[in-house]
Amino acid sequence: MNDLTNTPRRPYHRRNLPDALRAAARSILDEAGPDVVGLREASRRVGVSATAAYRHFANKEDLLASVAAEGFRELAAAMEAGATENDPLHAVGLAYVDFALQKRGLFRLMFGTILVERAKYPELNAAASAVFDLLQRVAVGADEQPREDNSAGMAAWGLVHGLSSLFIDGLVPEAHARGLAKEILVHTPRPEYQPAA
Amino acid sequence: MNDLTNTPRRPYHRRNLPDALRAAARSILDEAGPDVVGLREASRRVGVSATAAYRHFANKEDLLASVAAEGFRELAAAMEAGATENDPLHAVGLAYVDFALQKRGLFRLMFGTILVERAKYPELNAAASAVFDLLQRVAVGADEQPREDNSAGMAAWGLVHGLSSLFIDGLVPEAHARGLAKEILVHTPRPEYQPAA
DNA sequence: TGTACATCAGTGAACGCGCGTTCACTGATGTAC
DNA sequence: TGTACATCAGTGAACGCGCGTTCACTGATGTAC
Repeated sequence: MNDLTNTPRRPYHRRNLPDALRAAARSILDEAGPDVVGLREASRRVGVSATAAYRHFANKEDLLASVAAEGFRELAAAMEAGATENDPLHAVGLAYVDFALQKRGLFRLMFGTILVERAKYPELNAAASAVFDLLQRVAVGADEQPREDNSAGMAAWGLVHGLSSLFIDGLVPEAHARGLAKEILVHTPRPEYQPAA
Repeated sequence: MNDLTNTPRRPYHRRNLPDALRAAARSILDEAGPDVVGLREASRRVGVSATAAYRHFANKEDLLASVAAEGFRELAAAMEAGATENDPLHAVGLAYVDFALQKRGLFRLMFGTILVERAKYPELNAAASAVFDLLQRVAVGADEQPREDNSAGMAAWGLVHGLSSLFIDGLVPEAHARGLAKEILVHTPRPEYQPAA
């Protein structure tokens, strides 16, 4: 009786099913947690049959790996924005913690055990390495020679990653999360600055 | 024909089924990961029917919470041992990382998302708090007044927890794990020592 | 010291559930002529 | 510009699986008398 008659409610062919499935997986991740995410639930949310995903992804892990890689790229972008500020280590670290707090489901997928065969997905490894490289660059300092060992970057990564994990996993009351992270990051000296003792 | 005839292979009553189930859950955790751990598989390993566990635990989460609490107590004990050494922050931190590397499945249960309703288990919260308190005490330093805010302890916790997580989740090659952790912990000054700049 | 009986600790069948994946299929699209 | 046909992107039924949990039960244990 109205124009809905001419509008197919469920077009047989989607415009971009892979993206829609990734987006659905992310919303599941944020709402229901890593245990619930999967092919059937994602397809259901998109409004597509349970097996449609197999036209675009080899299997469940393949979809999740692609979601995780997307997450690492977004994390790197958020950190990149902080890298040009006055106190870059502070800004970049806070960007990391904020990312975890805001996209906790995605963060858990990126770093957790849901993905078993991480090594099988080069795109994923590359995106994760980019995050570490950025941290390493900021932690060592732009003015200095890049050093052989990467303990400065690892210390920075460890700190921000640990704070993020403790916050989102509920070990620390979430109300304090951001303020505490900020305070700690401002007071954290670069390893080079440490006193001789 | 031999003495086996007189030895009941499957005694009807166990000596200590709760402990046996906890132990089984831990071995599953370490061998197969958090997704596999559960009442059925634990019962199977102990050699008991799938429902026997319900005589001792309210449900699956109840068993896992009790395993996690056990883990926190062991972690605190391992750290306690390091607290009396020359450089206590270093020793305690390394004990934390070593615990994670050696009992990774347990560590994941203690800190991860497997336990959804952590707040429901006071024993678990108490055991986890003890770990943080110890870290806070060591990070602030025995000679100083305990301070109002706990950012020094949180910084220490964040660092060791983040390093542990990155190692066991495979973001950093495991071969480097312990050496890197050691180097970072030795070079990490207490926040109080930081220069004015 | 022996016995009746309450209680405790296990059994095994059954339930409903949701999952990943396979299969043969059909509807939609694009391209060669 | 039209049409035949290959290819692509979906469908829906079905599979086997393992899980947590319930239920009515039985075997083992301990205690009051």
